[in-house]
Amino acid sequence: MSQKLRILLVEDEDHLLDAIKLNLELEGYKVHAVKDGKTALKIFKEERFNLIILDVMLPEMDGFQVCETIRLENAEVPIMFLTAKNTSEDRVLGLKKGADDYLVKPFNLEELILRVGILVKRSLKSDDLKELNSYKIGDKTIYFNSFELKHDDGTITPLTKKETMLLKLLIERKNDAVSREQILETVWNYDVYPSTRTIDNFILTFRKYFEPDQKNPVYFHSIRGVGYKFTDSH
Amino acid sequence: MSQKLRILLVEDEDHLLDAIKLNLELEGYKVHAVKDGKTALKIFKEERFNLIILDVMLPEMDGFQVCETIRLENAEVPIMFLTAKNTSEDRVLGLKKGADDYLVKPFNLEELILRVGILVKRSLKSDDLKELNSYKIGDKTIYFNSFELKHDDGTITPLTKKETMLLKLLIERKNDAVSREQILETVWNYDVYPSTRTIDNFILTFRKYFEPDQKNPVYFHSIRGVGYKFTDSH
DNA sequence: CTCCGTGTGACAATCGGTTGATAAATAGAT
DNA sequence: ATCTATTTATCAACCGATTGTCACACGGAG
Repeated sequence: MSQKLRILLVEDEDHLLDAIKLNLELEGYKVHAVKDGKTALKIFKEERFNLIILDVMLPEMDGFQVCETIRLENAEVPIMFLTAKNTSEDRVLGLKKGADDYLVKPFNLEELILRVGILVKRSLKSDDLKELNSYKIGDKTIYFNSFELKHDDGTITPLTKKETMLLKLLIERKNDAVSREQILETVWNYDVYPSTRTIDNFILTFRKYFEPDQKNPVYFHSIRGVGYKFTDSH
Repeated sequence: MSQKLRILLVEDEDHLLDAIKLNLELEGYKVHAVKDGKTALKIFKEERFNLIILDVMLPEMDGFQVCETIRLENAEVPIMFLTAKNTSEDRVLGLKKGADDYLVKPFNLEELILRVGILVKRSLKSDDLKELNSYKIGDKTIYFNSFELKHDDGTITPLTKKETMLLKLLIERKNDAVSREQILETVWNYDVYPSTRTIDNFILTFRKYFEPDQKNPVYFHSIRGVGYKFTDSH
């Protein structure tokens, strides 16, 4: 992996936090550890993670609330709960709130690591871009492998690398809103975060390519405060 | 859902097998139940499943072996173990063999159902996921991922980010009153607190969207002094 | 150096969300 | 029942952040 996988760890007991953090770091993860729910949400809004580990018992705002709030914005990121209570009602509640896994304290660190591995792997798989060679929008066809756009009259426009990647992302997530963060993450790869105006520019180009009426887009919709959505019936 | 989700259940205790099968079927899954590992592998080769549930203790060939064999040819399908032993070494072993989850007997059936739901979701295609991330109110359907509302005649209204979030929250807490404070905390994320009139406005638009008679709401009830409640039978 | 692909900054346009005023409804007090 | 206080319903107008658009700056590859 070219890039370290990122984990947000929320746990208020110092020694447990340290132990988990250390072990995950030894496994090669980049761990951002915080001690309460509000801070967790703040960090979550600013950065992206491959996994979130939440203690249920937290000062002020408990793990369930944090989970619920995160799920309102982001359905994707895997969430794992840690808790001392081993009642099944408690576990069920956690799972209902949108958790993907649940670990009861005291737990075996090796088990934690393994479960973390499973969850993270999952999020990677779905992030990967699938095999997709061409896609037809209106009377134009995109060829992802050769980076070009064929018009109905047979003429061909070359596409740049970033254009192609972004097109692929949006088309793969057809009919789903793709957030600006997801776009940056996928196309710009975590490290370089260009200004958000850059994305607009690409959308602008796409609209010029594909939209019959640029002012009333049919394919490339912007969703305020979220990102963009590509829509197509077929 | 376009197609029933398929589960392969391998369990040798009759009454447990029946109980699990029944409960999963009630949830709408198509369950293929077998009682030993060899049969399981045979069926697995012939058909495709969205999830495999394996008891560890099986006659002849144990669950670990079955899992290992399956993983040799198919890394994708989610596998869940059931076992009586609750030693962490045992759990770790299961996870190492390629399981995605692990449930210790005796377990709560609701927890099983929930975990099954989580695992199965992963094996789904985007079209089915779209169905999962939707909610039907009357003859209209909300799609949370695409931020849109589909009417019975097929026309589509776009939803804004906040509209979608608030709908999600109220629907999640279906039949429960959600206080204005909770709404503000969750949807407006602690930082900015607009006047409570803002919430009314959203409810107003929801009523316009969904209520046949706006003056006598069936779905979006206001609870004086508290907040709002979304009611729906299904 | 010169391209071409990208990123930036400025400005305009727009949309969503917020507010405040007013009407209507509700609950409690008399 | 009537009156009063408080909360909610409704609406139009406003404001500000986000997005659209474009011209230009930058910088690596050739």
